[in-house]
Amino acid sequence: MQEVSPMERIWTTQLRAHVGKRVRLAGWLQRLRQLSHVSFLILRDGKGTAQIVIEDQELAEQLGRLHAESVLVVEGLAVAEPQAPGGIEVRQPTIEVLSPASAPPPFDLFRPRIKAQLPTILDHAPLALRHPRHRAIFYLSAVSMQGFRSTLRALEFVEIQTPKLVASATEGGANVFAVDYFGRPAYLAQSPQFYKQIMVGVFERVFEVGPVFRAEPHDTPRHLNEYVSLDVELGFIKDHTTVMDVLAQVLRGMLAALHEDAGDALALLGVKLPEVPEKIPALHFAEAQELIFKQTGEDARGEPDLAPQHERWLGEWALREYGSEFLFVTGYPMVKRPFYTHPDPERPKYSNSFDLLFRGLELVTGGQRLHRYEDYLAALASRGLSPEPFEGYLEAFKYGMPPHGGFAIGLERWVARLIEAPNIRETTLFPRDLQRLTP
RNA sequence: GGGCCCGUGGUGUAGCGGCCUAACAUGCAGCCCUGUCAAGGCUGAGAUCGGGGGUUCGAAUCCCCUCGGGCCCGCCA
Repeated sequence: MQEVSPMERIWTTQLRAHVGKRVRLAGWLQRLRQLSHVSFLILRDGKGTAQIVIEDQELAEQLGRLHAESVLVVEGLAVAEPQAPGGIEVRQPTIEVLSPASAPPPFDLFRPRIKAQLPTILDHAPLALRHPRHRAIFYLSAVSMQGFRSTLRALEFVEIQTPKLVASATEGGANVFAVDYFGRPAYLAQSPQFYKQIMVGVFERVFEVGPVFRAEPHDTPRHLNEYVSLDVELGFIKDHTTVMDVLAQVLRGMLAALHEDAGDALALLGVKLPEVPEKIPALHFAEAQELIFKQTGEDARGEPDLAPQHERWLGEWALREYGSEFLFVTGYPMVKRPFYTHPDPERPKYSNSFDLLFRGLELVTGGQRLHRYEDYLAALASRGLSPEPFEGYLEAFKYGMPPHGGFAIGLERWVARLIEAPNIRETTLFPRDLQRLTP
């Protein structure tokens, strides 16, 4: 092991373009397979892996003393070799140890899957995330966000960032994290809802990618206390159906980005992407309840919301009837929706809102909002809420707001349903839940 | 918040009253093997069975408490 000369470092994924040349790679010692006269070192960098052939006995012994995950710089000759994984390997290497690992990893990163239970994996997230499979999951998140942004930019939406420290609990009060703000009470924002609506008065079309915080003590495989919300809000809409059309376009854009930029990650995870149909099937809430009653005999009519098993059933139904993995449920009862929700002018007990079910799970909530100042005052009053804490928000409506609406996609849920992960924590880098605040 | 279940070497599991001075796989250490690719072979170290109390001649195995974790439901993205 010696100093290697300065030379531009390439990614392992670029090896093919350098066959016949000397190259410089850098990364982590994923695995060393020692045979009697030759050893194979699998080097992993931020994108892929490369096989390094060690024929120097002394070098092999030195490498053998390193723990897995030690950081190396390798310089050697890129050679096309049919026997090598991927058809290319690096020979005659000189190797510099940039940073030796100080202990063996608690689980094997060189296997196709980490063989440990989810809590163990989460406890060791800084290490587990290095595994190519786990890394691929978060690459899907990254490309999904990129597709979200590029689609909306193309539709002339403007990206905003709104405060996460807020003075009042946004959606009615319950389940927010309280923090001490210079001796005054403040809260972690449970949604950018108010600010994105306000910003419709500025840009007409806005979106935000950011964290939201929910202090709900739920303990399920599909809930987190902090998650990433992909928020959209737009003005001059006809009603919630305009918003649904934008959502369908956004989903198509996200999927297109995944097709285009995440092929390797999708292949590694064995994911088959869904298709957004020309027209996503839509069912009114009341019709959905009738359908469930008629076909399953379970009578949930009169319930203000759908139970998870009914959402799953509706998901299967949409796949059967329409070949669609997406299903809109529209017109949720006003009683279940926040005060800013716009009622259905024809049936005021129901709202101009929707949920989008993806593979049987609620992925998106959205709808039309109230836009007249007087309607807000009345909505707050009818719920026994005082307008004072909402003053800044209400100012937007006092000075004229167009009919508008929007939606929010849960990023971790989106990826979880894409890869069909049984637990949302698998698609969250460092999950925050009832028990988990570290790492 | 309600219900159900689990806690055994680093990791994943088996054992569920005496044959357990705890087994298997993998990792780890050492030796061997000219091409591996979840490499292979041999040898070895490593857990007093989450913690505490109890029942019993005898407990990883049964009971109680406690701590930690999982699933379902509620609620939501």
